[in-house]
Amino acid sequence: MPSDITTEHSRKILVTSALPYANGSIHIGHLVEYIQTDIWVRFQKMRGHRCHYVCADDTHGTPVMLRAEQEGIPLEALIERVHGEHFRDFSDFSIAFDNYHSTHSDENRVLSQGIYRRLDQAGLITKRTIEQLYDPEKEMFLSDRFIKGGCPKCKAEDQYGDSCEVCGATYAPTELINPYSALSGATPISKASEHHFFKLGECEAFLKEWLNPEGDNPPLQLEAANKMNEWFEAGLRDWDISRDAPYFGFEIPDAPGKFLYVWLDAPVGYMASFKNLCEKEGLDFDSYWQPDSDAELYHFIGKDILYFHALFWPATLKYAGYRTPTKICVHGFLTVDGQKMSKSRGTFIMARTYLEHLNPEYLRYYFAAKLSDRIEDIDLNLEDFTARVNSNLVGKYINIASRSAGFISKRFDGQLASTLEQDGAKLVADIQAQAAQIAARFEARQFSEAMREIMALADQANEYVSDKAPWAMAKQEDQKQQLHEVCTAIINAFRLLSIYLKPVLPKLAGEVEAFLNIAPLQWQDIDTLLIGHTINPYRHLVKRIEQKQIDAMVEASAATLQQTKPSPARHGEAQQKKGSAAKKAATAKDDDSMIQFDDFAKVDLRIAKIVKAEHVEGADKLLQLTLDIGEAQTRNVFAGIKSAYSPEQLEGKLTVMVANLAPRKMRFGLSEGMVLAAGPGGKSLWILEPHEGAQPGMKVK
RNA sequence: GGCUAUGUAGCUCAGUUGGUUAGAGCGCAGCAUUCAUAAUGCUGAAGUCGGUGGUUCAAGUCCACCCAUAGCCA
Repeated sequence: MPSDITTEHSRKILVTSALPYANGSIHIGHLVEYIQTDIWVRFQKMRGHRCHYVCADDTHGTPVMLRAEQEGIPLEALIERVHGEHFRDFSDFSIAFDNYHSTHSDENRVLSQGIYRRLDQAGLITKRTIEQLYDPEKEMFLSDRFIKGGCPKCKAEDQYGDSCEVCGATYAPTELINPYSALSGATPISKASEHHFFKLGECEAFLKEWLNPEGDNPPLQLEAANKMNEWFEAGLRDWDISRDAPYFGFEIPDAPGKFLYVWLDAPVGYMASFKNLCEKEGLDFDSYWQPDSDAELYHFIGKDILYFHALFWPATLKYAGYRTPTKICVHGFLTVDGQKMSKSRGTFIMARTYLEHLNPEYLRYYFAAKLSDRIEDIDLNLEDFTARVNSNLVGKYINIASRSAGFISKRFDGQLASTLEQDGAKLVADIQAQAAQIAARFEARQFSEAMREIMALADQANEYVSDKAPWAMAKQEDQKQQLHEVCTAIINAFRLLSIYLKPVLPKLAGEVEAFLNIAPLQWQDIDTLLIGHTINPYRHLVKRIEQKQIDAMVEASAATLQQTKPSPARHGEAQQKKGSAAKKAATAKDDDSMIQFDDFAKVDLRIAKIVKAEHVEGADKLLQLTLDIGEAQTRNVFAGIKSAYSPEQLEGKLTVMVANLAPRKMRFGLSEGMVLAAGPGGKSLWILEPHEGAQPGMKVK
C-alpha cells in the first residue's frame, strides 16, 4: 500500500517554539518543547512540505536588565553570550531551527512598533494614569515581584507584592505591611504614571469566533479551550502594555520614556525571526502573514504561557492586520522521577550537563515515547529511561540490523538479494502498510502512539528472524539463496523502521544511511525497497545506557547548581555608578551558601518554655506545643518530633524557637514558629535546650 | 479558596459512545535459542482500575462527595 504522500499537496508551514528568556540556561524541562517541535518539523520536512522552524532569544524586560547590571556587563554583551549558549545547547540536541534570532533586533523593533501603531489606529489603545510603587533609590517603578513586605491578611513577612505564599491571599502591592523594594531595600513610594492599555475586552467576540471556527479544526486542544472559557467567564480586562524608563525594550512610538512591555514584543519575535530568515533566503514574508495567507502557522508552547498566546497574541495579530495562528500546540511540564525537578536531588538537569554524560538521541526518543497531543505533564523516570532506551532502541531496533548485516557482509560481499522470499515480502509489506497510520500519529503529535506502533513492528521483525533462523540456514550450503533473501528482508525491515524513526533520531538516521549506503531517507522512500544494492559493513551504532552514567549525571547536576557561578570580570566604573544597593545585591548573589550578618539578624531566635505538649489527633509525626516566649500570648507550634519525644518529656523544659517564622496553616491549625532540633530523624532527634539560667523570651544572638 | 487536568499491574502507559474472564511495553519467573557489543523467541505470575456513596440488568467508563498530585487565577 502506498503512503498517502502522493495524494497530499505540498503545504506551507511556519512553526515556532516559545522563546527562551535570556536570563538563564536551557534545562531538560525546556527541551520537552524544543524536541517535540523539532520532531514535528522534521516529520513535515521529510514529507516534502515547505516547513520553516523559527525561534529566538527573548531578551527584554527588567530581569535581564538587572542581571546585566549585576554582572557589570553591557546588556548587549549579556544577551549575545546567552544567545550563543542557548544556540549551542539546542544544536547539540539536533534541534534544527531554520533561524534562531533575537527579540532585540531591528526586525522586531520595526514590527513591534508597527503593531502598536496599528492597534492604536484601530482604537484599541487607551491611556490612563495609574498609581504604582516606585523605588526612590533605584529611581524606577517596581513590578509586583520586586516589592516585598508583610501580608495584609496573615501578617507573614517577606511576601511578594501580589500574593502571599503562606496564606494564599491575593492583594495589591500597596496593601503590604512595611513594603520594601527587593532591589534596594528602600521603602517604595506611590507615584503616578500614565500607562498604555490594550483593550482586550473589545476583542472577545473575535476571540470566541477564532476559538470555534466553522468546520472542525479548532486552534486549541480541548483542555486549553476550557481554560479560555473560564477566562471569558471571568471577563477580559485591559492589558497594561507600557512600562516606564528605565526599561530594556522598545520605545513606544510618540511616547518618550514609555516602553513596550516585554510580553508585547516577545511573540512578535516569532515574526521578526521569520522576517530575518526571509531576508536571508528570499522568502515572501507577506504571503505567510497577511490575513488571507495560505500558509499554516503553529506555535508550540508550555501550558504556563497559554494566556499570552491564546488571548493577547491572536487579538494583537487580528487587529494589527495580520493572519492568526492555525494552531497553538500546548504541552505540559516535565517532572523527574515523579517530582518537580529539584536542585538538591540532582534532578534539575541542565542541557549541557546531560550532554556531558549521555547521548542526546536517547532523550529525544524517550520524550517521543511519552509525548501526546494533550497538555498532561510528562515524567522522566530515570530507571524507566534506561530500560526503555536499552530495550527499545538497542534490543529491538538496532539489533535487527546487527543480527543480519554480518551474513550479508561475510557471505554475500555486502550485496543484497534481488528478490524476497514469501514471508519476508509479507513482513516488509506489513511494515509499509503502517505508513499512513504512523504519519497520522506524527501529524497529530501523538508521538507516544507512533513509537508504540513502530516498536510493535520491530517486534514483528525480530519474530521473523527467530522464525527463519538464518544462523541455521548458514550451516547448509543448499540454503544459501534463502539465507540471502531472508537477510535482505531483515535489512529492508530495518530500513523502513529507520524512516519512521528519522524525525526522532536524526543523527542515528544519518549513520544508518551511511551504513546502508543510501541517500538521505524521505518519507516517500517507504514505498520502495532496497534490492540488489551493496551496503557497508555494520559497526555498532548505539550503546546501551549504563546506570553509572545516570548516577554521574545526577551527581554532576547536584554539584553544578551548588557551585558559585563564575564571576565575570567587573567593570568598576559601571559598578560605582549604580550605587551601593546594587553592589550589595550582587555580592549576596555571588555565593548562595554564605549569608551576610544582616541575613542572620533577620532570624528572631528566642528562648521558649514548653508550657504544654500534646498529641495531635490524626497526625503521625506531630506534637502540638504551647510555648511561652515572654510575650502576653503563648505561641502554638506544631513540631515533627513525635517519633523522638513523648509530651511528658517536654513539658516544663526550655528550648529555642524561631519566633518570626511566617505562620503556616497546617491541617491541624496554625503553626506560629518552629523549635530547633538536630539529628537525622525518627528516634534520633534531639531538641536544643539552653544552659540553666536562660529565661523565656530571651533573644538568642 | 475557585478553576483546569491527572490518579488503571513493581515501572511507564492504552482502555473508543457503560456490555462477555481489565490490555501493552519494560521489569520479574520458567523454557528455548546463539545470528546479534546478553541482544531474540515462547510461556507464565502479577491489578478490590485513588477512596466512599449513588444511578443502572450492567461502571475503570456516568453522577455526588472526599483524598492525593500538577498547573492557572491576568
